Amino acid sequence: YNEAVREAQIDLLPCAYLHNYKCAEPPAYDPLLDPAYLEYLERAPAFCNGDVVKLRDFICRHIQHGDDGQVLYHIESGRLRPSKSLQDALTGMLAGNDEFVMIDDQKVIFEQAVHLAREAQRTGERHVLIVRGGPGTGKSVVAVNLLVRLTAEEMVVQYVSKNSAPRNVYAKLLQQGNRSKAYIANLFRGPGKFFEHTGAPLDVVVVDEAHRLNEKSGLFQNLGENQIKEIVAASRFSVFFIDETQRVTIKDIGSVSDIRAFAEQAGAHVHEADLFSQFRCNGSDSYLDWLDDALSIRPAEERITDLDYDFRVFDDPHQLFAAIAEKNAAANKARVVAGYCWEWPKDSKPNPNTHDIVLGEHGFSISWNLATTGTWAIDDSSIHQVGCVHTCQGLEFDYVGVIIGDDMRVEGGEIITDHTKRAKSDKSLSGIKSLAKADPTRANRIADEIIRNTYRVLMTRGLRGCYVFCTDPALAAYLRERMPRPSAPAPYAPMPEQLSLAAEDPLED
DNA sequence: AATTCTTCTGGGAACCATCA
DNA sequence: TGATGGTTCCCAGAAGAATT
Repeated sequence: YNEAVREAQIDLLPCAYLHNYKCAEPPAYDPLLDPAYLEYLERAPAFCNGDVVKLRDFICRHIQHGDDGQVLYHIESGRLRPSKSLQDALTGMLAGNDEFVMIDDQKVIFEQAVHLAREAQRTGERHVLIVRGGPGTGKSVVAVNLLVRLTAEEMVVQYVSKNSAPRNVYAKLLQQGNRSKAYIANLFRGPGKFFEHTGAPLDVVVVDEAHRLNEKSGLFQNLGENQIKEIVAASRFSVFFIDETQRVTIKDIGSVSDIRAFAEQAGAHVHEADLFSQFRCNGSDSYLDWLDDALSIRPAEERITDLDYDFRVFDDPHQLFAAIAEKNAAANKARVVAGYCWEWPKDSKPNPNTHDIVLGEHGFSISWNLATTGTWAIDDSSIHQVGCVHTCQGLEFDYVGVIIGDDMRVEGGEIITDHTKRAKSDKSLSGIKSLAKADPTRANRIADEIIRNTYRVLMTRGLRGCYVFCTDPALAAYLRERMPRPSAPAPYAPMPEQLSLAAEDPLED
C-alpha cells in the first residue's frame, strides 16, 4: 500500500509517519491503480502527523457520503497495524530504560492486561480493565509498558491522559534524549478527541489518570458527551488507571463506578484490579495513611507509630529550597511545587526573572514553572522553578518540596480549606462561585475535597521524602504535632535521612 | 531537493471578574 | 444587575526551519 502511494507520487501523506501503520491485509482491489481514485485523492485534504484516528475518520466519513465507497471500504476493511520499524524502535527504546522497569504486582497487572487485549482481538468482544492504584504505585510504568508491548504485538495502541505533562515526559523519555521523534509523540494523546471517533475501534486505549477525565471535550467544554463513554466506544480494549482521590479540578469526573457503568452499557466485559504502593515500608502504607489522616481525607485505621518516610516541616522556605536542591543534585529527581495560591501571569511564563511566588516575611521569592518545554519534571534547570499540580500530577520524584499556601490552614485545631485564597488565574475551581450562590453546601464540599486532594497529590510526589513549608504557622505546628515520634532506638541503623531529620528538625512540645 | 521536525497561530464559546 | 472584556497551562493545521 505504501509503496503504491510512493510510486503513484501522490501527496496523500505529506508526513511520512503514517507509514508507520500499514494495512495488515491489503485489499484485493488496489484503488491506487484506479485513475479516477487518484484524481480524487489529489483533491483530498492531506493527513497530518500519522494520525491513525484521523485517517480512519476520514475514510469512514467518505464511506458514509457514498463517495468512492467501494474503494474506501477496501482500505478500511484492511486492518491497520503498526509497522515493523515502529515496533522495533519502541521496544528498543524501552529496553535500555530503567524508568520503565516493572516490579511485583505491576507485572501481574501488566500480564493481565496483555491477556485481555489478546482476548479482545481474538474474540472481537469489548473488554474494559479498571486498575485502582494510589500515588506511587507505578500506574504510568504499567501504562507505558502496555503501550510498547501491545504495539509490538501489532495492535494500534494509544496512551491517553488529560494532563499533557506526563505525556510529554514519557514521550521524551522514550525518545531517550534523541531529537524529537514525532512518531513516538503521536502515540500519546489527550482524551478530547474521541467523541468524533467513527468507524472501527482502535485496538487498545490506555488511559492514565482516568480520574481527571472530563465530561465534555473541546477547548470550551462544549463538544462530545462523556469522555469515558467515548473512549470505551472507540476501543476494543481500554485500560483505565485511576485514583479517585486525585481529582483536583471541578471538572474531573472519572470514577470507578462511572467507568463500570459506561462499560457495561457498551456491552463490555469489565475487569478490575488493584496496584499497591511502593511507599510501602515494612509492609505498611504508613506515610500515605498518616497523610490521609492528617489532611482529614480518610481516618487512619490504627495509630501510626512510625512513618518510615523522610517527612520534614520547614519554617524557612530558603532552607526548604536548599534541602531539595541538595537532593536534586544527585539525579535531577527532586522538585519544589506549590499550591495554586499565587498568580501565574501570562507574561511571566517565558521569563525566569519574574518571581511570581513571593513570601514576603521570609524574603523568599521564586518563579513558577516557565511553560517553555512541557517537560518541566525532567528538564535540567527546573529546580529553579516551582511546579504546580498540573505539571507534576502523574509523575514522581525522589524528593518533593511543597509550599502550602493560604488555601489550607489550621483554625481551632482543625485543618480548614479556603478556596478564596486560590489565585485568580487558577481554573481548577472555576465555576465554584456561581455554584456557591446556588448551593453553598455542595460548593464548599467540592472545593474542600479538591483542595485537600491537590495537596495530597503534591505531598505524595516524592517516593523517598517530602519537605513542606506552610504559609500558615499553625498548619506547620499541626503537622509537626501529628508526626509520630521516632520510635525507641531502632535495633537496626535507621536511614541517614531520618537521623538528620531528628537532629535538624526536632519535634516541638 | 526532499523529507522530517518545530513553532506558530487562529478557531470559536462559556464563564467569571470588573465596572458602571 | 447587566454589559463588557478578558481569559482558557488546547489542539490541529500549516508555514518555516532543520536535517539528510
